[in-house]
Amino acid sequence: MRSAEFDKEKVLRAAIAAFVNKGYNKTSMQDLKKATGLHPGSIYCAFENKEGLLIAALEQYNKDRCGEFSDYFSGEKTVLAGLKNYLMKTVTNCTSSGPERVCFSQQALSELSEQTSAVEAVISKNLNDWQQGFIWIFEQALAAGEIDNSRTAKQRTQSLVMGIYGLRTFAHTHPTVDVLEELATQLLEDVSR
Amino acid sequence: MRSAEFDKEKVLRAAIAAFVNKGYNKTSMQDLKKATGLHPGSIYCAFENKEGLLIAALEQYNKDRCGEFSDYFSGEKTVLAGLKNYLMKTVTNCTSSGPERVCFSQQALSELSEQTSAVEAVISKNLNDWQQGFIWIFEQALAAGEIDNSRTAKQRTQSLVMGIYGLRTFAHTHPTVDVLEELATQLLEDVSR
DNA sequence: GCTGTTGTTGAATGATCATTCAAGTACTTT
DNA sequence: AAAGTACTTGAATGATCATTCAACAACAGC
Repeated sequence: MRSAEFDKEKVLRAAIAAFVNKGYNKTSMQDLKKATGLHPGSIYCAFENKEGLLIAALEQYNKDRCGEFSDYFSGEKTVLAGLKNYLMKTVTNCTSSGPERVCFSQQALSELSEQTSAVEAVISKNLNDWQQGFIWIFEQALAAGEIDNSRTAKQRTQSLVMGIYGLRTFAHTHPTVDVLEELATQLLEDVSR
Repeated sequence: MRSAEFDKEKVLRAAIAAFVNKGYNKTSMQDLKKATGLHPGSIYCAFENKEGLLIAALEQYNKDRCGEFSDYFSGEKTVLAGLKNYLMKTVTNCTSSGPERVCFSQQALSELSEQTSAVEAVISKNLNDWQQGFIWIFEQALAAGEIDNSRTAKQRTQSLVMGIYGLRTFAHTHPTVDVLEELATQLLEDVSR
């Protein structure tokens, strides 16, 4: 038995960057070869086909995002302060020039929803995991008395998630830190009122 | 001189429906032929190329949306009531199965921003026209005393536009009228507070 | 160090794509 | 109704795409 010569996580992160830059449909196998350093045959051997690579990339992306989620909240006195961290980081991400300027899951949702069900399922799982994180966060805030129960944790989460979707889309037209920070601050206020 | 045999507006609306269903990149010339009833040669004669058709379609879409904008507000006692009309219509559009479930300008923004500048300019114009409409609306509301001046019309507009972007994206994962109506109602409240 | 197995390579394949253009067709003008 | 002009048609073109596969290379067990 001979082991594969490439680092799967590195390859997937490179693929994510390639997909994010051009969108899935516009990213050709040649682009992916250049980005990952893998030859077509190896990609097909490891991921079956382009869609398989997309699915694996989406799963890797979810793993990476879930892993860093708690970092925004640890070391903060209040839950809302952690949420502010998260939103401010989202703003700087949006104005970056690297692949982090786009949320891969959201981009895939916009480009590929109502197309192939296998991909849709993974996107759905990613976004659901993300929402669950926020629900837990708002439950913490409720328990700590930082917010009242005029709205449930789930309701607040849905408003927040909707707001972040909108923030990221808005950033495509207005990628300035000032405006985005103001919008993010307002969003935080609305969602925690 | 012989006049063209097709109705340009009808063709463009058919093209919009085709683009919206599959996304620009996935919509082939054959799809467009089927949707518009025009043969490739005619399309190229009238719009130069696929990108030219996209630009013309985006312009037609903007014209159509601008034309119906004031309808939501005329016949309403208050500006905020008109805004509620607009948002509720957006919700039903999102849950529809026809092409109106997607905002063509927003879809194009997500799929094509940072690609060709000619297309970007038209998308930018569309979204700007749309924002200007809301700015005017909020100025009316301010003058009528429906809202206070704790935030400017432009600030409120940016929050609203961001919220609508988010609402439409959220609808891709959760296309139920109940949830979307709740989110839209909350958005209206936040933006008019 | 030899052999079998498994990963890697990249040119070849066939499908699909946007685009073109020469032939055909219908309208307008006279 | 004849002639000219302009629009329509759809098969042909060349580029690009995802995918395959046979030759090649490297590792493991013996």
